[in-house]
Amino acid sequence: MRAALDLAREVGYVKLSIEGVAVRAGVGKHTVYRRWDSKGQLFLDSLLSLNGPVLDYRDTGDIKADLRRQIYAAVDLLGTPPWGPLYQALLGEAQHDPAVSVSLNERFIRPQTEKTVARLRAAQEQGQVSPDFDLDLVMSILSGPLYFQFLVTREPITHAYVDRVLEALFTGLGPRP
Amino acid sequence: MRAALDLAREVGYVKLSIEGVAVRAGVGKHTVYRRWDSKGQLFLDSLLSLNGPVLDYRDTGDIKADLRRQIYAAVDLLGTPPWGPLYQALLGEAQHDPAVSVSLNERFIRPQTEKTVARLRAAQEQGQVSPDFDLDLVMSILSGPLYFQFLVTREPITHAYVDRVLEALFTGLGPRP
DNA sequence: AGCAAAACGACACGGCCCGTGCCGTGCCAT
DNA sequence: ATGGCACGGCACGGGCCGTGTCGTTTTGCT
Repeated sequence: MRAALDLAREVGYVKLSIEGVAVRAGVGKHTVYRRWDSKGQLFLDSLLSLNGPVLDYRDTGDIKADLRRQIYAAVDLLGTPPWGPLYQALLGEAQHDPAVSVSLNERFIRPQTEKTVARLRAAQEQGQVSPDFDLDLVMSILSGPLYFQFLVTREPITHAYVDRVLEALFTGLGPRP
Repeated sequence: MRAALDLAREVGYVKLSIEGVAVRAGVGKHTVYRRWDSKGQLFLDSLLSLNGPVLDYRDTGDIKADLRRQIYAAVDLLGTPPWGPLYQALLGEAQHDPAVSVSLNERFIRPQTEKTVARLRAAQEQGQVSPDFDLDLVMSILSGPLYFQFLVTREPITHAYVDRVLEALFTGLGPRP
């Protein structure tokens, strides 16, 4: 996995090959194939083996501040080479390989979502969030624009952008009374 | 391009090869390489050559209804085989090939965004949308959750989901007064 | 301590596709 | 009539895939 990450950083995910990983690791190809059945799975495991411990949400009592803090951390991580491009490549691979997509969801996306929803639920119970909102939906509206910018438009994600998403979500779009 | 689309539907984008396209089209490989420098570019042109005419927004005076109508159409198109998987493959390729990403943005994403923003601007001038909102941001908050669901969680996108996103966006998350 | 099974590194193989040469042909504009 | 040019066809070296076969090392069990 270390060889895979090193090579991915050096030549990019596209040119990453299982053969290359085996050579770099000083290992037979069989040994790689015995554990992973595709380059995508190998890369997924390699990436998730780092930054693995999902950051816990603080609960300072201010849901907006806590969300902002957490999203800042994620955005900063993606802005720190080489994590942005590597995570992007992983999501790209997930579009082609359903097995990678499923694993990524189960092992990373879903746990992250659940942590966020848990924090939101606490806020909801404190009255900071309207009780009739589906918190999974709120999660999507938070993550969605960031992923959209990250994967589709590819503009850099700034703290200011995060602030504006949060602001819009908590304010609503309709005309101010 | 027709050969590329046919093959993509038959064997999937991953197994699509320029060589295969050339054979299917009854054409020399050079003839393909003369026009496209990568499988991704070829596929992009092939896909965009269909469904090309961007649907125009209606302006019935009700911004929420118009948005809903438009998003329904897009979601329904993605739900009609084989467009969903093909568009997904294109977005996956865009994660690996910057040239594809740039072309996709310039030729599809940006025009779509501009149409939506134009419609939103009209609504803003009519007082249906708060004047201090950045309309590009609104666009992101609309598209983001849908793309997130489409690319990341891969759950089917229902009309009900669209409604909930719209509702949340226009209502705001905070406690009801 | 001893032994069998499993995993290992190394090497070789056929197969697919890449991207690029090099033919000879037919069409077109000069 | 002639030159240029895009074409279809074919062949090539090269990279990587996934698998098979060696002989060796490590592991787990008794």
